[in-house]
Amino acid sequence: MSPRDPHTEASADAAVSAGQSRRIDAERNRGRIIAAARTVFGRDGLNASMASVARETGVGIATLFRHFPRKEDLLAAVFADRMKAYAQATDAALAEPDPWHGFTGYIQDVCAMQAADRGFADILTMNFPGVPELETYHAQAYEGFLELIGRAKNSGQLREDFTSRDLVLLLMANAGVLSATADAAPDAWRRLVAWMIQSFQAPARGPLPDPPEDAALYEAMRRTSQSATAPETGKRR
Amino acid sequence: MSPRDPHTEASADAAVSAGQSRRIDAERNRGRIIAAARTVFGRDGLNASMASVARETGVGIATLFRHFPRKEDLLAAVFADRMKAYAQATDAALAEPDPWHGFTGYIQDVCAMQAADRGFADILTMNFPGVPELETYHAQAYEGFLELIGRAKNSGQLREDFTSRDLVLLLMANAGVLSATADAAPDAWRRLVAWMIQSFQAPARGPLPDPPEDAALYEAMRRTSQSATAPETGKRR
DNA sequence: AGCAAACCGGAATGCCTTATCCGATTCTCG
DNA sequence: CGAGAATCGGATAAGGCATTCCGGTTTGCT
Repeated sequence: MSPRDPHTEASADAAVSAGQSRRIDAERNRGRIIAAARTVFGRDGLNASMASVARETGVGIATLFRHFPRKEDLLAAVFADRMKAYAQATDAALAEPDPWHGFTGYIQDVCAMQAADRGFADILTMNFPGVPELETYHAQAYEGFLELIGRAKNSGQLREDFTSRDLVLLLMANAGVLSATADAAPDAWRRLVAWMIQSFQAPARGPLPDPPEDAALYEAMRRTSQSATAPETGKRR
Repeated sequence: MSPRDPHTEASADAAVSAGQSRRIDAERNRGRIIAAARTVFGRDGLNASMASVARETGVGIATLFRHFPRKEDLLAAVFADRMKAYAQATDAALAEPDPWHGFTGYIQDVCAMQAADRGFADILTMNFPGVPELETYHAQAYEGFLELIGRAKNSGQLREDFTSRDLVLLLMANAGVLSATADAAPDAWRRLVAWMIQSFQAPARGPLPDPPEDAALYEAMRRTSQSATAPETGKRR
């Protein structure tokens, strides 16, 4: 089949998925694109245009779209390692001897990740049903966070009525503050997070409205991801 | 000058600014446009297109732009009365005998206004240097809120380190939650607000990072309003 | 009733977006 | 070192946006 690979088609495909059988210039460009996209999305958020990524990279539009046929694919490639770090942050938090310290440190770390990367701030409040890499890390982080919650509650320092959905709520709230303040007030988010963490601390100061259902939050995050890839289409009806 | 107004040019201008000397069909259309725009912006947020407002109203695009030359003008007309209600909410809160009740009730009311109108949620975290109506109400609400804060602190129920900038922070955070959850989890915002209010309550549970400077927050709100009227232009550099 | 000004709606402009096409270039292997 | 395939990049398509233009219609004064 292939002129320079006499093996089977399957082996060639395997090599491609491992990222090795491309021409070396193409491989180099792929890396440059991802690096540039990291810069652009981190600076301008998820709405940065594919054209601006191509310009930052120094390649043509077509090159960009050959490597990543849909914008979603580029996002997956760019944020896969950040999602990995996000998922692994629970491990570090679980290694912390004091459960409360682990819990609050984790929340601050995750929110700091949002602040450091405006694109990632949005990614965290979305689900990408078509992109297994991101989905997997999401699920992994969720598992770890559940354990963090359990330990912090058992130690008596976390309110009993705290749920994992409250983290999602905080991530959405933090994304709102970050996108509004941007670099005009780059540390404003720290104060929001501090207010929230102090409120999470036991004992409870009063009752709370019920948190949203898991299914409702998932639906909300799924919908959000729709409008992020397409320009502004859809609105409603 | 004018064929049907033999008076001076000045008197004609005064009549126009009072909204009376237009042709009656034009005046009727103006009212219908504002009503339709209220519906559309409330449902779809500030990014709803002028075309969708015209469609909802049942008039042509040109009619819409003759009445409101820039989108900003339509926004001012639509949200002027909501901003007025926002400014007057402090009066009701100050009438409350218990300072803490007045303070928390005000915060809940304002956040409920955001939840009831997705467009208004965004408006509250913006400044419109070119639109005096909105600016005025903003300033008025600010004055009233300062008094609410003072009373609540004097009663010993509000933390001493709470500042007016914390309300802005909460409004930004709430806007983030509302825009992410939308109608998939329409009550999620209530839980966020409850967490925050419980944290505002004295005594303080710990120190907080400094709030952002007033000037920085104003700059952030000013920048936000830029990108809201124009479609998506600008990004950066 | 007549008539001019004011008003109307749709088509058109210009800029943005994501995504594709195709002719020119560059790499790799024999 | 030469041929062919993979890759490149600018032009282009298709569609959304705010805003403008222009020919036809309505209104209200005389």
